[in-house]
Amino acid sequence: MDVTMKDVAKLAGVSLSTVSRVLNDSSLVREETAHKVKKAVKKLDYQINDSARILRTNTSNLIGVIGAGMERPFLANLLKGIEAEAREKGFALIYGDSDGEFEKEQNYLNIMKQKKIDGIILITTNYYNDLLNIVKNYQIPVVFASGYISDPEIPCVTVDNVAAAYDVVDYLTRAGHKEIAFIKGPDLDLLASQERLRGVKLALRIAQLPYNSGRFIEGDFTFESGYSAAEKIMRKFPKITAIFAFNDEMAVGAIRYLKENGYQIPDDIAVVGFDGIELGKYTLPTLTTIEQSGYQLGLKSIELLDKIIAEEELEDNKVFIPHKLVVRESINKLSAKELASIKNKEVLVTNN
Amino acid sequence: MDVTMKDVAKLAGVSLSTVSRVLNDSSLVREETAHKVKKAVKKLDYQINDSARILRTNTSNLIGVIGAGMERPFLANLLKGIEAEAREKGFALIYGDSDGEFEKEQNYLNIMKQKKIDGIILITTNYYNDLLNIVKNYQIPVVFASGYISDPEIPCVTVDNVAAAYDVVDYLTRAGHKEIAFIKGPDLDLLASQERLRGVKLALRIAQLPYNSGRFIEGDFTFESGYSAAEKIMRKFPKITAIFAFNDEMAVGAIRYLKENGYQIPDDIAVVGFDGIELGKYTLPTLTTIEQSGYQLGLKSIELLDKIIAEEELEDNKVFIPHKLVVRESINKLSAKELASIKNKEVLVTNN
DNA sequence: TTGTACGCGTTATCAA
DNA sequence: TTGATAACGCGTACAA
Repeated sequence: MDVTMKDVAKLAGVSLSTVSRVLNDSSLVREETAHKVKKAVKKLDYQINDSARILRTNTSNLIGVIGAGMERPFLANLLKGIEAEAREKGFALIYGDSDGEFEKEQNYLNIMKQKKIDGIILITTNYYNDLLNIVKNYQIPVVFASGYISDPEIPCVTVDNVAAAYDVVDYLTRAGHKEIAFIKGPDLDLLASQERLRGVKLALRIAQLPYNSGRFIEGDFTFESGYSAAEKIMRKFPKITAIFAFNDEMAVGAIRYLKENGYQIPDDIAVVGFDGIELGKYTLPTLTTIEQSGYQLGLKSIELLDKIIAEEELEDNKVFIPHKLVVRESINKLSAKELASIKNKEVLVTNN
Repeated sequence: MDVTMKDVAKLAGVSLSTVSRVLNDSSLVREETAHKVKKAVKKLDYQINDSARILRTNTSNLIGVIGAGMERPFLANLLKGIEAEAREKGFALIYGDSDGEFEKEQNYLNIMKQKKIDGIILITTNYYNDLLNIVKNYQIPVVFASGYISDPEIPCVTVDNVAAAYDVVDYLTRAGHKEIAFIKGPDLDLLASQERLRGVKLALRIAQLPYNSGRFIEGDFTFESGYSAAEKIMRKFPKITAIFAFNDEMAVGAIRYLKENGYQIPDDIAVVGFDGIELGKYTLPTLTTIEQSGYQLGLKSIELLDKIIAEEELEDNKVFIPHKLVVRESINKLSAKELASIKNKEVLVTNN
């Protein structure tokens, strides 16, 4: 059996309660006594039994994370940010992948509830409405970290997908592109994808370009799907001059297809991605994209969740992380003059 | 307060122990009684209190994972494999990132011990010797999943890095490359990197080529480090005809540098990576690499750990996952004849 | 086949 | 400033 507080108490010659007080930094204990106890703790290499403490206090310092497709670079960084900030705030992480299946999500939700998690971060989104009901019912503090949730009660952290997608199309149209095709996400999937779609539509309307649903090819955020989407696009719409993929991996897949088939990028076809993953700086051509930080997203999610757990007053339960359009080699730059007309929107232009 | 067994017992009109028996599928309970209890459980939406159960049974169905750099594609897939198989086997995951720092590793080890994890998977390796001592001392079942641990007591799952690296250099030398440079991992880092180094040395010796430590440039597994390593290499060793990077990201970074500076790949410089991440199929040229499955690695790790936890007899506590040399566009292929001479080593040659 | 009673290791309450 | 004792919710030996 492991060392318990009892052993520590005996060795230090004090009572259980005193040991407990020392361990919890209670002020009502004489320094001398505290010292004795600490010595005993060290000597026995005592480790607290978390289960007993949780049983008694009903708080676990555990945060649950349910995600899907977390192997994607952007989301892997999100997880990293979550982990780092959670550790910082004294939480441990219990992590489950739902594969985007509602049943698995429910399942993990149950497991996590049984473990008395203090809060939960949801990165999976397919069935977020159903999920929300369960979570609300469970009364566990929750933060969504993969899109804007309109329900005013639900806290979420996200990039402004609508604005970001708008920026992309705005830039492209100002650069003279009139025939643009899009590689979107699975219809059932990420909220983010739907929001990006909204941003695109908005920008098209403002540029007085027609909206043609046929030009939105569905991908699943993988390289492979970007590759085959590009193939479909070029076959169906040979007059296309630009492709906007809703994430960087699909954009890279599309670039591979285009170059393989003799298209010059950006001169024949301009390509834009979304997310700003590291890879985009090392492709040839380098990738124009919307840069957002997954790490930041994770960090902010924990920050928000922590406040909710601590029942602090929130300024706002909808948090946006910054994004920038980073213009690299995969599209032609706007001239300084053209650029000036949108300068106010803080579009970053760089070769980096 | 949450629903407890007491509430269930009351509603079902039975005793606490009966409820417990039903929940644990004990056979000593009449079907009729069990049915009543199950109905009550469902009606109250009863969830077991895990802390209480762990406190009582001292087993948590929790597996700890301590890793570093898990945002890298290969390791992200490893984590995915771990998660999937752990769920399959009824374990939940508690995950911590050590950033490769010993202090954080210790810290997580303590936290996990307090949570009474049933076993632990270590993917971080810098200080594995020190870690091993702690883990041994803690008496927690452990599996290493990032390299071969020579200590016969320590179970590990890994690709055969020595053989894989050997295969790469063997192929290159047979293809006529005599001037090869290498981008290795940080000296302090991954065991895997050190093992790959051994494989390289072995192959050089057998090919009767000189070993020149200056030709091993240190990277840190990022695109960026591959890029700058390639720059150093071409500056210092202009006669180089091949570069072998110890992971795919560095290889892609190197390719970017080379193409940016007018080198033809593979004709001027051949490039080989390691890991077989998805991206390698979509670069231009596509990347020759050692393909190993991070997902498999994770899966096998949990499989092994599960057996250890269940105290099953092990066939072997050192498990190797398969690897293949996948020859793509970034190097020139061997002729059929040349190939035949190494056919016995099951080198896969493909364009895929 | 079911119920009673105790203990797991901690924290909280109360009294000293 | 400290100690005794009762809970927290569950599993299990034992009795019925």
